[in-house]
Amino acid sequence: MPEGHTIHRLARDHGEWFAGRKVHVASPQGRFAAAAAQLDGRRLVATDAFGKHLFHRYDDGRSVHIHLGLFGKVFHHRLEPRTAPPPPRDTVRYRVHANGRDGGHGIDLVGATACELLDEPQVDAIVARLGPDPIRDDADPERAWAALQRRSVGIGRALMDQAVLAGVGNVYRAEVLFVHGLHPEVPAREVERATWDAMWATLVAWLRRGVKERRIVTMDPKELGKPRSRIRRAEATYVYHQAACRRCGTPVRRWDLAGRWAYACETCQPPPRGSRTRRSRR
DNA sequence: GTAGCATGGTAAG
DNA sequence: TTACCCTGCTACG
Repeated sequence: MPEGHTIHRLARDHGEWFAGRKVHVASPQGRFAAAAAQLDGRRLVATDAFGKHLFHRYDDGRSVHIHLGLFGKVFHHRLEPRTAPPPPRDTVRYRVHANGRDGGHGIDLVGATACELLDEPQVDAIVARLGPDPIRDDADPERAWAALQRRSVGIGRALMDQAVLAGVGNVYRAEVLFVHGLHPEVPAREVERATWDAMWATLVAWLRRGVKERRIVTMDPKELGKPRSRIRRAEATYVYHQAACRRCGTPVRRWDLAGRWAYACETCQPPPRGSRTRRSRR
């Protein structure tokens, strides 16, 4: 499930399995077949992630650009030494595998919004329109702050705007706003600098941990009274997908915010004066 | 078996 | 703001 942590995890895994190796590339589903034919047998040089965008860089200087969208998935299969990969399901748009004496790995990309072969300027253009990515060491939080000042929308929308910062999705948005006591409708420009700095720090910590743990856990284990490893998915968040605030018990309000569900505990996150939160449903 | 949902994003109006 | 793209999985009968 793709927020930034998922994509960085894929980049890391794929780098480990394929970087520096000649790979087999195919497109059983067909839509990426022409590109796959050009890449098959080439060396995959490196993998990289910016926000929710994943890149496989090949030795001809071009890159496969992948964006999972809402329901893209990457399946992984381990390969016994010198065996062929299993037959793919017919929806696999991009298959990569590499095998040898010591065995290997294969991946199947399915349902992605974007899977395209790009040259370097095209890759640069995509990266250039993204805000800083809290997972990356080279991220400049100052750029995110500056972008925030130029937004005339609520902080809830601004956080999902990948040009402000890259990698945050609906879960991290709901949760980081909760933890910092901010209602999604608070104007982005009215968020205090100190609050924003603290939010950035939270996101850096959460996203990086998400890469490691391969899942989103925003609930503090101490607050839950059990070790992090035993936290189940349903209890990993404070307000996201929750009926009631896991801190104070107030019913969680859920409403449509630009086509996505927003979640808030309006006790812990007081709505700004005059905000008109549409009535929550279900 | 199948409706409904999902952690996104873009282009058109 | 709306329409549309992409598919797997779960919760129900």
